[in-house]
Amino acid sequence: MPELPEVETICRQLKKSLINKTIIQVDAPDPRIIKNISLPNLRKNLIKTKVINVIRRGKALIVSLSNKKFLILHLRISGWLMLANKPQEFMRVAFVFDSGPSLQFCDSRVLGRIELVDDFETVDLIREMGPEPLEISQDQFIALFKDKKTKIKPLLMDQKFIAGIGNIYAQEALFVSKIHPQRLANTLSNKELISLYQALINILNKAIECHGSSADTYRQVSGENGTYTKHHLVYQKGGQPCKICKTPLISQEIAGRGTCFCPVCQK
DNA sequence: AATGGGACCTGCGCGC
DNA sequence: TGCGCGCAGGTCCCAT
Repeated sequence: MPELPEVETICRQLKKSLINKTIIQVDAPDPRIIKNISLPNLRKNLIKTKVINVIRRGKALIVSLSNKKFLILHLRISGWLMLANKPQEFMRVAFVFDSGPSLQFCDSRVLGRIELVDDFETVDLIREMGPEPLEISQDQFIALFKDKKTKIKPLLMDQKFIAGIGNIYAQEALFVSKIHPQRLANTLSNKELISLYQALINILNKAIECHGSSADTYRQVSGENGTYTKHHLVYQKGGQPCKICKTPLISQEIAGRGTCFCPVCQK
């Protein structure tokens, strides 16, 4: 799934390629992912505008444009972005520039979304987002958990609590910090929270270095896979032996999401 | 405040 | 070989 490291990878690659390019055409063989605006209106707004910058907030990409508007791209579950000349499989919408390859929004399940907004900071998705895990201190991280009585795993995946963490990195971080995914957040000791913070930071940074995890449809804008997948310790490994104690990992649904963990190491 | 369920979607793997 | 079924999950929305 495209989570913080995957979206960060895409963001860095788009920054390198798209800044100062002018959009000259918008193709939309499947415009269902365009959400708050009609296709003709989107075209009218985008054509002849220049890309000023590309930033990431949580799992969202924000493209700022010379007409003072912002394109918000969200890949959800099955979306990916490609820079290519020829239309790729599952291409839904493509932005064509005055030079270089097109930016193609591909999405097998059509759950991703494209929006055009005047001010990205007022969009609910962005405005309600919790802090960036790589931008807060250990103390700030610990303070977030005060009075939180919910299960730790869905809490980590709650974008309003902390931004950018999804099903892969929540499971990986809980394994590394030896915390059972069903633990209630307010029962975690300071020591455990420190361990969780360190695990998250290390895992997210390492995953960014690896250009993300290509567990499902995600790939880099070049089409290459992210290689963090081979560092996964628990994600989608139910039944396989724990890397630490060899006990078979448990696969269990928690808050409606598949979750793998070690019943011995994670307390 | 927290939890649960359904909807959105479709490719894919499975069992028969 | 072919078909039908159910799973995968990020976000949103509604109900309890």
